Amino acid sequence: MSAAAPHPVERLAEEDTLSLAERAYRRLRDAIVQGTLASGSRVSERSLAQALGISAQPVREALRRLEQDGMVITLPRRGTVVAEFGPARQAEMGRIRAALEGAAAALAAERADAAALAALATQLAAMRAATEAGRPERVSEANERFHALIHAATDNVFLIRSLAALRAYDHFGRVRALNATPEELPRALAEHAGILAALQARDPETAEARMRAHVLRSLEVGGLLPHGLKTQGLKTPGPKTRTPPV
Amino acid sequence: MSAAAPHPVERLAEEDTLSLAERAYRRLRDAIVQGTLASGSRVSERSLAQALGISAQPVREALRRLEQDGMVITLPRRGTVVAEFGPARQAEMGRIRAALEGAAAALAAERADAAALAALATQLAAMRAATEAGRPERVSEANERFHALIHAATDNVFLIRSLAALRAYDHFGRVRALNATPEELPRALAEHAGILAALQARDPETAEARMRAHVLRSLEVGGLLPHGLKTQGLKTPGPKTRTPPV
DNA sequence: TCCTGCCATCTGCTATGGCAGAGGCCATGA
DNA sequence: TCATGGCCTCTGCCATAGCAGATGGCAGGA
Repeated sequence: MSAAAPHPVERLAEEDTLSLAERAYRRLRDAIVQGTLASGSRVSERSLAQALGISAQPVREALRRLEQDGMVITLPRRGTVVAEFGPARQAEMGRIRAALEGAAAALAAERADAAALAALATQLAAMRAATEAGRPERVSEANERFHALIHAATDNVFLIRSLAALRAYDHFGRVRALNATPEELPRALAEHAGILAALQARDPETAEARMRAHVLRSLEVGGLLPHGLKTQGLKTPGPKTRTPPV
Repeated sequence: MSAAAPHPVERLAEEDTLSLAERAYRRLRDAIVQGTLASGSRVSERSLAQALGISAQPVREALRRLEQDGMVITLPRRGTVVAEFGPARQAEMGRIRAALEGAAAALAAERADAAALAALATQLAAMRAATEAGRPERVSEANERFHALIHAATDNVFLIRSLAALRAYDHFGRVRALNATPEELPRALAEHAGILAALQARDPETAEARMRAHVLRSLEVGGLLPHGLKTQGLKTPGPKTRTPPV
């Protein structure tokens, strides 16, 4: 169970100051999304506690959070098992994430302050540089940070926590999507630019529509959604609302 | 702290079989939304445990869930405080809920089976009967059940749990909205009928759009959103009123 | 008066132990 | 052979106790 933490943004917080429960949560979550803990595996508080070298109490707390995330299912007095984790599940979590990311973008468009917008611009520049340099892994990092900054700009704990959990689901799917085709990197970059422009323009509707379309399209590229699915439920950026360069 | 449970659907599960942590969670949540536990109140595991007559462990578990819901804020080793809970917060939670309810409706349109659709039709009939009889409280109950059935039809634990938490936020706001004007009851009924029709037609897009509009409009009636079109015309309350807790 | 360092006390956090429900196993009996 | 009931072990759940970080008050010294 030596799962390499796949979340660069969370790595910023030094491991030592985190509670045992938080560390157990991340390790278990990463193990699940990586497949180290296969679907259907029975996990008990005591066995995990022994494996992790800690007490059963923080393990229990971690399992409760994972249950809220839908990653494990626990039947009272009977046991806890890892939930099924196929592509279908990931696809549906991705669609939920698209809805929530859209809501986050709308809120961010209303209340992001100058500092937040500046930080977003910084990450966008980093993403552009990494794209031109042909460094997908750096693009991925900047991508995660860009979205995390938008979440933080909403100043809404529920959104931040929910989206963190949802993004954990297909983190590797996004990495795979960015490496799918050569034109994927510049396209993702352009979409980010369009989103930031909507945020700067204080346009919640456009920000939400663009963010939602961006997430859904990246899901398609990652192979989690059939191509050409309905993104037209929302108004997609038409020729009029074309994303201006930068 | 004798908070009357405002959630009729959750009342169905008998109190005795529930875990102490679950009961503590519901009691605290209801106390917060009712205002019995005012925003800014300091709540500690030990004091709440003594007040509830149980150990500190289940209380801690309840507080962790409330923290995920954004209802309390806990600073490590320092304390736990009830989060601010003004109309602005409720409005933003309502908008998030609109997005998630829309996603739930879309999923339900794809995978609701005949039994689920029949149950929805039953609740719709009950809502119609209660509307014609002029019984707002019964309309409210049928309303909650209708939405809960859609959530259940998604078969997605994350959605079900998240929406349960979000709906707790403005439960009383919805009750107030239903009693706002005489024409509100039949309008909500008509909207529900339209949503069910979209579900029966297996039309995710329409279901999502109608559900989203339905939630947003009910928020407006409840006074949580300014009247107007959708998310349009939202007055930005200024950049990020960050209030450092305590 | 102001600063400084100690200490009592609060908090969340973790470890440990035990309780009760839920199956599984196996001897017993028909 | 098959049903049955007692036991045994597993599980999640809860209570208790103690630890460590954070805070505030207060005495003592400049």
